[in-house]
Amino acid sequence: MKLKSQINDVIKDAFLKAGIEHAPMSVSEATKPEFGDYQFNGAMALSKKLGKNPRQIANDILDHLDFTGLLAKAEIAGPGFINLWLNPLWIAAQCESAGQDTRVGVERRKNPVKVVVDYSGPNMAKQMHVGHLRSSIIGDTLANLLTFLGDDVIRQNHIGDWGTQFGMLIAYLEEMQNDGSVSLKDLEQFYKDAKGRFDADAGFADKAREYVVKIQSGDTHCLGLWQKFIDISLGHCEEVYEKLGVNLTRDDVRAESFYNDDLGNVIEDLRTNGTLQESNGAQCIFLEGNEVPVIVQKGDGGYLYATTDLAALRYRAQKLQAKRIAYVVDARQGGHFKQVFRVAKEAEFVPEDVKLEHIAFGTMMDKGGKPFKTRDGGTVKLIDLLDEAVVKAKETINNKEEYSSEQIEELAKIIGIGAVKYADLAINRESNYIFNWDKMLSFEGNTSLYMQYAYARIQSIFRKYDGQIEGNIIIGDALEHRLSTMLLRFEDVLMRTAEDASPNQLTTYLYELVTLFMRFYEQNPILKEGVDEETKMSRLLLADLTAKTIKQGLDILGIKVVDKL
RNA sequence: GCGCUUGUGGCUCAAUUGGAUAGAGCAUCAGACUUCGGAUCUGAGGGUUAGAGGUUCGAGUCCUCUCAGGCGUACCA
Repeated sequence: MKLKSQINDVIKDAFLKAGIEHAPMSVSEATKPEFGDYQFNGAMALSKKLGKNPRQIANDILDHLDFTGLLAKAEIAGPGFINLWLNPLWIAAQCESAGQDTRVGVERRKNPVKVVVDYSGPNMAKQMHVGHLRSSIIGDTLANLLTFLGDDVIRQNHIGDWGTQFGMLIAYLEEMQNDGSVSLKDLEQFYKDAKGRFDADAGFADKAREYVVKIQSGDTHCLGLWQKFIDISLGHCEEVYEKLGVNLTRDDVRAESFYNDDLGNVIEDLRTNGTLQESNGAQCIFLEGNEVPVIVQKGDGGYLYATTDLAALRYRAQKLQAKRIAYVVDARQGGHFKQVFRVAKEAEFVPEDVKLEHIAFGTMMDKGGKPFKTRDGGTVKLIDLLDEAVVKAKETINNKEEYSSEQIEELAKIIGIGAVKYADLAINRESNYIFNWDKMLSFEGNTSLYMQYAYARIQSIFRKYDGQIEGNIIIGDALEHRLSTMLLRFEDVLMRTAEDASPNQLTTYLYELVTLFMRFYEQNPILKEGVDEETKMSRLLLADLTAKTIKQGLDILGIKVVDKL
C-alpha cells in the first residue's frame, strides 16, 4: 500500500477545506517515536507565501484534519511541525490484509513503464572478473524490483564480442583445434597463450590481423570460429550467473556485434541531423562546453564504442520503445554517457521524453582501500570469488552434524552468495566499496545473515506452532505499533528504491524492520505460557507478515532465505 | 590545466532529497527471568559533518572559496 500518499491525501483535503490552494509538500516519516509516525513540515515553507506565521497555518490545517480514518491524533510542535499519529485499528486492519496478499500488500503499477536495464556486459575475450560483480548484481536487483512493481522490463546484456583482439583469439583457436587440443576452460590462460603466440611469431601475428579484416568482411570460416569462441565464452558467463543467481539468459544478450550493420547508418544520420565534423581525419561531434569531442569514426574508418552505444540507444528507444533506459555501469564512464546521451537526444535518435540514466557505481576496494586484486596483483576472477564465498560460508554454519553434506553445500551457497550480494547492495552505490569477508559473513549488523537468521527464527516459531492462525492483529504496545507501521511502509520504500535505483534504501529498510522485529520478539512472547489466545494470534500474524516481507525484499535483491540455519 | 566525484565518532556505513537534539553496526565497557533459536536483546562512552564564508525561519544536504583523496580527459571499451 502507498501509505505516504494516503496520508498526503488527508493533508491535501485539510488544505482545501482550510481554503489554502497551494499544493502542499509531502509528509515524511517522523524522525523520532515521540514525534509520532509521520510529520508534515510544509507549514514553515508556506509561511512566506501566505504571509502568515507557520504555527497559524498549522493550526488551520489541524482544524480541518479528518480523524475518522487513518489518523488518530495530530499535534503542532516547534515552529510549525505537524506530528501525526496513525490509528492503530486502521494499521492493524491494513496489516491483516497485507498478510493475506501474495504481494504483501504491494500494488502493481497502474501505468507500467517500458524500461531497458543494461547491465553486466562482460567482455567475451576474457573471464568475468570482480569488475563485473557490481554491475551484475545492482542491475539485476533493479530489473527484479521494476518487474515486481509491474513495469515492462527488458534486460539487456551488452556483451563485448567485437574488436581487434578477436582476430588473435580465433586464429589461436583454429590452431588449437587443428592440434586437437582445444582448451577454453580457462579463458584467461587462453588469452595469455594467444598473446604469447602473437608476440613471438610474426607469421601468427599477420594471420591474426588478417582474421580481423576477414571477420569484419563476413568471411564464413572466420565467423564460424568466432561464433564458436563466443558460445564457449558466454557459457562461462552463464555459469557465473547461475552461481550468482543473476537472471540473465541468452535471450537478453544484445552483443556489440548486434549493432554492426547499423553503424554506418549512425554516421550517415549524424551527418544529416547531427553536427558531425571531421577533425584530424576522424568523424567527431563537438558538444558545447566540452573540451573533447565525441569521436564516432576513426581516421581509418573504424567505429568506436560511442558509435555502438548510439546505435544501441536508438534501437532501444525506437525498436524496443523503451521510455526509460538505465545503464548500470562503472562511475568512471560518467563522462562518456553524458556525452552519448546528449548526442542521442540532439540527433533525435531518442525522443525527448525518454529518460536516459547512467546508474553509476564506485569501485570495489580491498580492506586497505586499494583496488581489489589477487596477491600477485592480477584481477580476481569472479568465479573464484564466488567459490571462496561458499567455502567461507561453510565455516560459519553451526551444528554441521544435523545436516547432510549436500545440505551443507546448499546452505553454504545461499549464505555465501547472499552475503556477497547483500554487502554490495547495502551501501550507497556511488561510493567506492570496501570488500571485507569477515564483515559480510557476520551475523551481526546490517548483513544478509542477520536477515536470514531473523527469517529462520520466525519459521521456527511456526514449526513449533502447528495450529490454525485465526484472529486479528491487535496493536498492544508502542513496539507493535512501530513494527506494524514499518510493515506498511514496504511499498513506499520499493517505489523510492526504484526511482533512485538505490538498492541500499531497501536494505536499510529491511535492517530496520528486522531490528524492530527482534526487539518485539524479545519483549513480547508469542508461544510462551500465559499468553492468551487472542494475543498469540495477533503476534503470530505480525510475525508472519514480517517473514513474508523479509522474504519478498530479499527476493528482489536476489537473495534466498531458508527455514532453518 | 580543465571536468566529474568524494570527505560524517577509532573503523565500515546511514540520514526520507532543506527540517526538530546528525543515526546504526563493528570495536570498547557494563548488563539481561537457566533462552518461544543467546547466531539475540538492553544500556554507556565516543561528533565543531575536512576548513572558511554565504543563502533562510532552519544547512551534513544548496552557492562560493580553500585543503585533501579518487577518477576522467581525441581516434581502447
